[in-house]
Amino acid sequence: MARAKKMAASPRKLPEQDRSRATVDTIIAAAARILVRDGYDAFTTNRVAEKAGVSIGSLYQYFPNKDALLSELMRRHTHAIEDGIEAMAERAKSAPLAEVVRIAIEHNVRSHLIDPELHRVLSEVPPLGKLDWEAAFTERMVSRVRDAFEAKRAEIVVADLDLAVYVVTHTVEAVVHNAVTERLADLKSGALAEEVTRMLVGYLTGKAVPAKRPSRAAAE
Amino acid sequence: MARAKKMAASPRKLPEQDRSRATVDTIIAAAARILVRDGYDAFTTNRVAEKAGVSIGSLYQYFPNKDALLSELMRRHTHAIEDGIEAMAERAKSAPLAEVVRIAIEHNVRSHLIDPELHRVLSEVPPLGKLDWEAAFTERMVSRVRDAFEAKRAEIVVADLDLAVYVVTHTVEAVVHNAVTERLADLKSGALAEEVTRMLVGYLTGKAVPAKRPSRAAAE
DNA sequence: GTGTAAAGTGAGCTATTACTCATATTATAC
DNA sequence: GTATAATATGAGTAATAGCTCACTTTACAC
Repeated sequence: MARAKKMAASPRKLPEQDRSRATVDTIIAAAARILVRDGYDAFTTNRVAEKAGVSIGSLYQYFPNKDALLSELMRRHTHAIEDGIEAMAERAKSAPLAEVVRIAIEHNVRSHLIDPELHRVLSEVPPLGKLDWEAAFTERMVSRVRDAFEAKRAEIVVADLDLAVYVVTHTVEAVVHNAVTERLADLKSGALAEEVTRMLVGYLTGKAVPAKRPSRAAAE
Repeated sequence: MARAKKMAASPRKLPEQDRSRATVDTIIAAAARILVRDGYDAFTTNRVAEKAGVSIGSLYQYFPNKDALLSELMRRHTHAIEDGIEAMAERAKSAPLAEVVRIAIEHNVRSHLIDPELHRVLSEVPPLGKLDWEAAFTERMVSRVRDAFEAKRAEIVVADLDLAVYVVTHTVEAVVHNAVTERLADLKSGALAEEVTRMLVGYLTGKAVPAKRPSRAAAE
């Protein structure tokens, strides 16, 4: 079903009273719960309505179709994540290269630690093919990283700057993304960020970056 | 709808005559075509049978259920990929660290260049949650990389060897995987492998690795 | 209180799915 | 040729999906 990917027409009806706003929130919360706990297969509109304790009719009063529900869920999660990203980007502007890389990683880590399970499920949800959604973050990161790299061009030895940006952004994304399920401790302690920063800075500058003391945890 | 993941009981009937073996091949081919061209949503048993030009009855004569069909498709693709992997692993045994890394990348690149679209779709197919299938390759790569790293322990400055293996394998997988759609030229020319090798070796050894001439393409 | 619109209900429609089975066709064995 | 097993067929079934709509209940305006 939902073969022809109808896109999220705006809500059939905008909730006006507190009661209905609460209903919408309940529905969204139920949707998230089902996705996280039971996976996309179990994510049916009937089930969501049931779990939310409202009738399917109510659900379709605020969401024109299933995709719209998913969309709104993503929109809210995205919003939560991108909160504060501007400040970070600003901070990166006047920072040395190593710090730029560290900030990019830090931002990525933060993204993944806000409701990590939901984040993971959303990134694997079929209707958007994984391409549209997580790619949106990466894309934004890419352009910011590119700007930062151009400002520090002199320190970077990699000939093809686009390639450098590509390697850095995808490395960060993959390493962090998988760490949520495979190396959570290293993620939280900052050890992973430490390693990856060292690796990437070394790659970019062409100079060896001394490993910090392997002893106590790094910043953050 | 295939919620409770019944696993691939062996084919209901083993094809004995040439005619039926051809039927099976046709079905598998149609399955692959549909997956690649229309995505998993369109991958229904009825459609596969239709595209293959056989009746659904015939399909269910050789595949006990939908998952079994998918399984067999994966099995065949996997087989094509892992062909020759042993030789590579052997080659890595007596090679220097840089060469080990390069071989790991090379293997990964090869995996992704055999029917790349199919590879990508299979890695995103819902029933296996992406965890089971591609993870199988990565896992095998992980253990081989780990062995190789242990043999070269002296050259590696990273304190936590597991962490090093984790970073290297996931970096390789992500960078190569995405390059299929984003940087195919660099993938095929070897430029990407070049960059990533330099980065990873630098990371592992803690020493700067001079970039090769940015001019003509690298090995292979 | 009364009118009106917002909010909420849920049986049921339509479409589609994975899968079955009684039957027909083709090939091999002798 | 005839028997027997292999192969192929496709209308039909049960389940479940997304979604509708005629209707009831609740809240606000005056």
